[in-house]
Amino acid sequence: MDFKSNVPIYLQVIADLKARMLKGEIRPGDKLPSSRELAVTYEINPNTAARIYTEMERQGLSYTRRGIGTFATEDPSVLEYHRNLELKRIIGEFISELESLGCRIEDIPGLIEEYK
Amino acid sequence: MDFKSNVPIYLQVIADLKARMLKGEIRPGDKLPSSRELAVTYEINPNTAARIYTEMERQGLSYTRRGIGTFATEDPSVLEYHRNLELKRIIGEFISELESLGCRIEDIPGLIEEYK
Amino acid sequence: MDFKSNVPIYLQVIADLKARMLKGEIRPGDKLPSSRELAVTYEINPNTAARIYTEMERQGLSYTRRGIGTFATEDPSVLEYHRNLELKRIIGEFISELESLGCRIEDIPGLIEEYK
Amino acid sequence: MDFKSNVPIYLQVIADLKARMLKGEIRPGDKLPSSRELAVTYEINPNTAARIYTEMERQGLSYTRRGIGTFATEDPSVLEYHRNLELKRIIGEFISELESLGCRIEDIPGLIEEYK
DNA sequence: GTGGTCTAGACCACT
DNA sequence: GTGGTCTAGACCACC
Repeated sequence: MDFKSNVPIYLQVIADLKARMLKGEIRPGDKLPSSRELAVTYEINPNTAARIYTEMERQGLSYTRRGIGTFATEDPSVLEYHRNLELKRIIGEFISELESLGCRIEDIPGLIEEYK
Repeated sequence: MDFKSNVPIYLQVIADLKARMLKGEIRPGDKLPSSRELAVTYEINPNTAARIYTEMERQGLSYTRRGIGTFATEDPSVLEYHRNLELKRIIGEFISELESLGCRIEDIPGLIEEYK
Repeated sequence: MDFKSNVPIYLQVIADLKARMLKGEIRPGDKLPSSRELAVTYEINPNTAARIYTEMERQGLSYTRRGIGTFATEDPSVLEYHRNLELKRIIGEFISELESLGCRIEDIPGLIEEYK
Repeated sequence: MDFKSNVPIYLQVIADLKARMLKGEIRPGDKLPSSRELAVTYEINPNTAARIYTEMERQGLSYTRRGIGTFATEDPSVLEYHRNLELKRIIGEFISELESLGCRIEDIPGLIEEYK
């Protein structure tokens, strides 16, 4: 995690967990670390750790069983849904940012080759 | 301008002015609107307008003559420099975000076609 | 702080903090007072206090962790760099001002002795 | 003149005229250019040119004969007085700025040798 | 008229 | 509680 970044830490951690779920490193239904463990491993404030699961749950990425723990969603389509949503957002922002610099969609492959 | 966006207004306006400079709509050395005019046309507070020119000057995009006004930089290379820097940043972020979703560089053209 | 000076207050405070960092009174990584504390101790507006940290961060003298606070830079070389830059500026201006009064570099020690 | 500098233009011009008086390029009692000429040669606003002589007169560096023009002061001691005043100011500021960077008066000769 | 600075007070997201 | 942003309105020096 980059503590100096302007991206909120809780979003950085969620992105990390989400990426691991997409990679299959975390599988549907797997138990996620407790928020206290999260706080320790990511070296973040317990409040922040708690917020992470609140937010993930809100997004349907995880669910909680009281007294037992938090688990990765068992519904793979939720993941797929999020993935598509993000793709759309990322690509949309990418294109509009490029256009504001005067680039055209056709130029993209060349630009990526040049600037990657 | 999107006043509800998470992107600060002053950055939105700067991006707008920068884009117009890249397009050649604003030319090197051109007088920019006074901060008070800026406040009126963009419907923002004079204070925020002032901040815009402070920040643009810091980035070398404009310079100020006291009591006269603010002018677009006369050095086109500054613009080019900013353009390249931004391109690199945008493309870099784009690729790393895609990779965190499990996409590969080779997939990009297809993805853009699909999600644009 | 001299509120009547032509030097803006926020620059005076920055100079003060910078000097304390150079003296070692504030050490690399130390937490700096919150902008609200700064406002109280220097008897300035919270807004002005915020500006101080914005500017210091821009100069690489401090960094910010959202929701936590502002910290003195952990990289002592930044400080050294600023010190050298300032020294060069101060001495350069000093010499050119003296020369415009018809003094020579050789005269400086005598002048300082005489006018200090 | 440096139009981008933060130093007011009228002060830059005054400094220039003063320096030429100290060098003897302009002699006591010499006619100074009319404010219109000043405006043309220095490429400044007529208002600014007028202000220059107002200010110089206030400082005793010049005097005006209505309908004839503005002249350099005939009293060399005024110049000497200004020179000493400036020297004191310059050296005072120099020393206090150096001290705020943790330098001592004894270090000055070495510093000048190093950074000039 | 122009930009530069400051006060005053508010709202927001993040920790 | 912390910084980041914004509005509102004021004063100043400069051109």
